[in-house]
Amino acid sequence: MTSAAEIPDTETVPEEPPGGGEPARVAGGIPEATVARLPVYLRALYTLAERGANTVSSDELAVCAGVNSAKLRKDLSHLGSYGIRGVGYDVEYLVYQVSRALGLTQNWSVVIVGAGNLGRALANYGGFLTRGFQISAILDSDPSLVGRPIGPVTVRHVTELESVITSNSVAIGVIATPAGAAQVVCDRLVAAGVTSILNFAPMVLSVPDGVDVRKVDLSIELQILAFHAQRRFAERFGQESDSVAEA
Amino acid sequence: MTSAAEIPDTETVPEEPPGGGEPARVAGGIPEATVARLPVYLRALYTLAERGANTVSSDELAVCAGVNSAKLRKDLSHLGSYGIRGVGYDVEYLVYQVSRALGLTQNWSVVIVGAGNLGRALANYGGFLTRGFQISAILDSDPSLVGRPIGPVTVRHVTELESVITSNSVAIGVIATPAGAAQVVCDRLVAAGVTSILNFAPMVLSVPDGVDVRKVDLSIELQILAFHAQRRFAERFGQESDSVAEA
DNA sequence: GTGACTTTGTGCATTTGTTCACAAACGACG
DNA sequence: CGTCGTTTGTGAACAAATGCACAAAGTCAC
Ligand SMILES: NC(=O)c1ccc[n+]([C@@H]2O[C@H](COP(=O)([O-])OP(=O)(O)OC[C@H]3O[C@@H](n4cnc5c(N)ncnc54)[C@H](O)[C@@H]3O)[C@@H](O)[C@H]2O)c1
Ligand SMILES: NC(=O)c1ccc[n+]([C@@H]2O[C@H](COP(=O)([O-])OP(=O)(O)OC[C@H]3O[C@@H](n4cnc5c(N)ncnc54)[C@H](O)[C@@H]3O)[C@@H](O)[C@H]2O)c1
Repeated sequence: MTSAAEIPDTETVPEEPPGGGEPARVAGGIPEATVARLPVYLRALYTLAERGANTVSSDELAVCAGVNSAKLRKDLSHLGSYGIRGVGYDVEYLVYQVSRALGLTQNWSVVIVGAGNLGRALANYGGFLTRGFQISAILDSDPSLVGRPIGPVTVRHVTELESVITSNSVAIGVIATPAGAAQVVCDRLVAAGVTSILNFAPMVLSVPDGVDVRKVDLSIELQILAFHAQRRFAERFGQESDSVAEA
Repeated sequence: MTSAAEIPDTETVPEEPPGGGEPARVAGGIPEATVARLPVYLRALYTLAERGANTVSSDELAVCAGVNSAKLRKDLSHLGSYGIRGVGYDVEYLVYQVSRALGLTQNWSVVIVGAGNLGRALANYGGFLTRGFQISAILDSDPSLVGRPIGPVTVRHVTELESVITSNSVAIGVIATPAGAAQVVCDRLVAAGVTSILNFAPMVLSVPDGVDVRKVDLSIELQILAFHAQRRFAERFGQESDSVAEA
């Protein structure tokens, strides 16, 4: 879920000549909802590839990814026409195409700010380094943490933020500081040229146009679960939601 | 383009009596998209309350929450009519109403399975205990971790899963094991009666109807950021999407 | 009490996303 | 080469979410 800006962002949204009655085409050509699912497909494809599959039908892949197969086909159709009718998709080729669409054919450099419990867990985590992402630094303001090795890097002091970013052409900043420090850190990241930020601090960051913020918020997830759990619970006790409450 | 995808990860199928013409009404009476934002409003309200605000207008609150004010009003209108025209909303009262809608007036018991880097960070994290959620146990299969104190609890062996759940009437299970173990753990949670699961393992869990799974997936977030970053990058270099988009 | 001003709540048009269902495209096979 | 079964890609219907714009409902000053 993302908080920041759902601002249509008028920068260079070229007036596509009405290429048809297409409803969902966004500037980049791929609807947001589709973009959010591509990584899931990609993971499913890797799993299938490891299992030795050469081709896969939309039905199979849909099951692996946990979605409707029509949705899957429509999603993939936004990347191009890479399937073979009567056969399915070539797994390896589709991996390549999805990766390319997501921008994973290049390597992305990631800097983590905040080497607390969470920041350390992230830096230790090998799982997302595997493809396309590389942790180039982890920073903290606590001098006692500086120099400590974590995963592939060593903690550096947060004063080095700007130099770390420019010298590594960091593309993605991860904020794992307490909420109180998050906006300041964010501002510094942006000032240093970072335009993609993943925020773990439980607060709404404000950023200028052109900067992309996504957030991961544990509390929110739990609260959403609680809502549904409560609803199931109430239903079970005959708390019939009588009419469709028209208020 | 700043993007914001609010991806409903829910896998439950809300049973609805063929309600009728209303567009967005879901069974509980509150649209999914609204439910996902209520926690954000709630946090903003707490911040305002701490700051001493007695009332707040939809415009102010919208700014704090990072959303459009019309959206905010429509969201809140699903809970009831709790504003005062010409004045705004009473902060304290709205906190109560939102909390109640989310099911936070009762306490939820949480069990974490997997006491690795992530599980430990979660258990140490005080932030989401504050309101409504309480960690009742953390479990692991590694005997060398058993007995180790983490945050408010002590690691217990995963064989105790069923007893921990029933004796604490655990409502929410958090999976922080490697992907390979996630489905097995999930099945055991479900068998023990858990119907709300938060999954950190990078894989699609399959669960029976009536069980609600949400996932938190770092890789996916990074990949979505990469997509947008790539697009911004390509735009800046006049890489006209023409050839890419059609084809 | 009256009028000016503020802010909510919502009808409605628009946009975005999902699902169905089927023609067209393809391989296989005789 | 033609026929058959399979699977894609997509038009079209449907559903959900968004954002505008404004009437209704309130406060406040006097
Ligand atoms: N741990 C979790 O499971 C969890 C879950 C959800 C959200 N979060 C959020 O993630 C963030 C980090 O959580 P945590 O558990 O790692 O906290 P933590 O207190 O363990 O770590 C925070 C770290 O940030 C450093 N820091 C503080 N100010 C800084 C600054 N200006 N620049 C650089 N570093 C700075 C601190 O020195 C500390 O090492 C918090 O905002 C928390 O609310 C954590
Ligand atoms: N650490 C991160 O930043 C991060 C980020 C994204 C996703 N994840 C995912 O979260 C999960 C946990 O990550 P981690 O870094 O804590 O891994 P980890 O290896 O540090 O910890 C995993 C723990 O699970 C335990 N475990 C294994 N099988 C078990 C079972 N059947 N029952 C109970 N416990 C079992 C292991 O003993 C270990 O302690 C992984 O799936 C990982 O992919 C982690």
